[in-house]
Amino acid sequence: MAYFDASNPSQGASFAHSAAPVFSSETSSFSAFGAKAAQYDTHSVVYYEGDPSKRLYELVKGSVMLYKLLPDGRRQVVEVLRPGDIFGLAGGDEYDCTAETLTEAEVNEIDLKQVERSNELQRTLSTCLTNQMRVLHEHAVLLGRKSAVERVASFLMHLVPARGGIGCVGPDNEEQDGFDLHLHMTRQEIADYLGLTIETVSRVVSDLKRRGVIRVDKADKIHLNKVCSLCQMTGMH
Amino acid sequence: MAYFDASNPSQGASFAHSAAPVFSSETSSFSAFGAKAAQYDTHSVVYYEGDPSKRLYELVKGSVMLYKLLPDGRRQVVEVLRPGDIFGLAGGDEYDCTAETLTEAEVNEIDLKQVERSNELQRTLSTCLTNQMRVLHEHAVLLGRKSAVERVASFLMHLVPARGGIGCVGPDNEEQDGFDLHLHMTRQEIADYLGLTIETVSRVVSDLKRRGVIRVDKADKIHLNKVCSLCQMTGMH
DNA sequence: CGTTCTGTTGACCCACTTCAAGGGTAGTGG
DNA sequence: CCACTACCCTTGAAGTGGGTCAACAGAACG
Repeated sequence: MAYFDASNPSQGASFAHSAAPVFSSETSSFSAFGAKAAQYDTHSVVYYEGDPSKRLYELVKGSVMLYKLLPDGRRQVVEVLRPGDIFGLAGGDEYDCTAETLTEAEVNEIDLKQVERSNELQRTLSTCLTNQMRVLHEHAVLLGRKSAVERVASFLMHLVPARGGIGCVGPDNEEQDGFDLHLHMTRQEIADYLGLTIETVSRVVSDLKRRGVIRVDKADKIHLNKVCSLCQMTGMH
Repeated sequence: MAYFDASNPSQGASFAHSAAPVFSSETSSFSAFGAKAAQYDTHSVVYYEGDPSKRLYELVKGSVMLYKLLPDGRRQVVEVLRPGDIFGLAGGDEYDCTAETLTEAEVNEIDLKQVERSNELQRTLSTCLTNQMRVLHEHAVLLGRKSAVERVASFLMHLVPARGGIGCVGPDNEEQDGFDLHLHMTRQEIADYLGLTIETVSRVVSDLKRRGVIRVDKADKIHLNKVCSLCQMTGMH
């Protein structure tokens, strides 16, 4: 079950090497507050669950996941972040999750004390947290109530902009409702995000392929042949 | 599977009757901002998923759950709120969940426009949201990675104050580590919170009883015989 | 051209769901 | 006070979706 027998998360999974970030100078909603911009390599850890929380982070470019580990090594990826998302808030003095990059990533880092002071930051914070909450609510439905196929379909649909949501406009063009997407995640990471095993994810993907819903160019390069029919499989229609 | 075949959430489950709230005049962190205090009966709906979001709510007394429904009637309870928690933030113009009381409840209601203006409210908001996020993260682990026994054990442990967390102090008294608790939830509600069926919840509870870990006085009145041994069953030790 | 890592596929198994029946308990009304 | 009803909960028997175990295929890399 456990894909590695980690007993001490801080010593870390072999797939995640803590790279020393390289600082750059991009702009964002943090930059006016003396935030430092930092670059991270793929699969490097920004912080570990249990580390003392000192900084707040804003993802500027790339992709970051937050995950928690159970003592026996079971892992749950609780969030997959996109540019604009904020992470590192714990509500205590320790981070409640490990933050690890999925791609090369650019991150703005700001001292928590700075955040305390600024009204403007508090404001962006609460809107940002509200959005993340809504995503977490929907993910709870996925984890608690959806079948394996529905989970994978929902996962793929989330990667298609402006489709599958409440205000879904339908296909631009009836006859060619396709979409290309790049996953940036291994099967293991997808499985840990969807509450499944790597084998089940692989099987579902193969099944979708067999049924002509998707085309798999490379393991992480997938073409959706018909977005609408995939959307029908999410359990939400 | 579906315990009722709701197709339109707004027309509503038979177990939830929208009661007109009775207003009172309690105090809270909202009261300085012209918030109205309202009383709700047990199992009454504060708002439905999809309703236009106009107000923000603060739970003062009692218990409220937030849930989402899939079109075929599957339900996932995404949060169980306690006094002090804030709800009603959607990050859009519609509520993303239905809010329903589990007990008689007292709620402070405040206009969203008010919240926009006040820096102080924004501040309490972001700390409150941060705490709820941490709870949601942990619940994602439960839904995605824990067995039925671990889920029920975790659920019960969350109802024991100051135990089972990171800073768990252990039993006050080695030899009598018991605790009485009142659930305020039906088996169906617990099942929908834990991502299980009502039968599985019932079976697990019976099993814990048989093993002498708990004593069931009434369906919703449970005595934990040994908190520590229950804690060992949460998957987190 | 081996080595290593990731992904795929098959066979089997089991934890949980589904289906079905029955028991408890609270509320209601005669 | 008891019968009737309506939930809610429990328990059993059977079915199944996804997990586990194991073998292998493909790509990446030195």
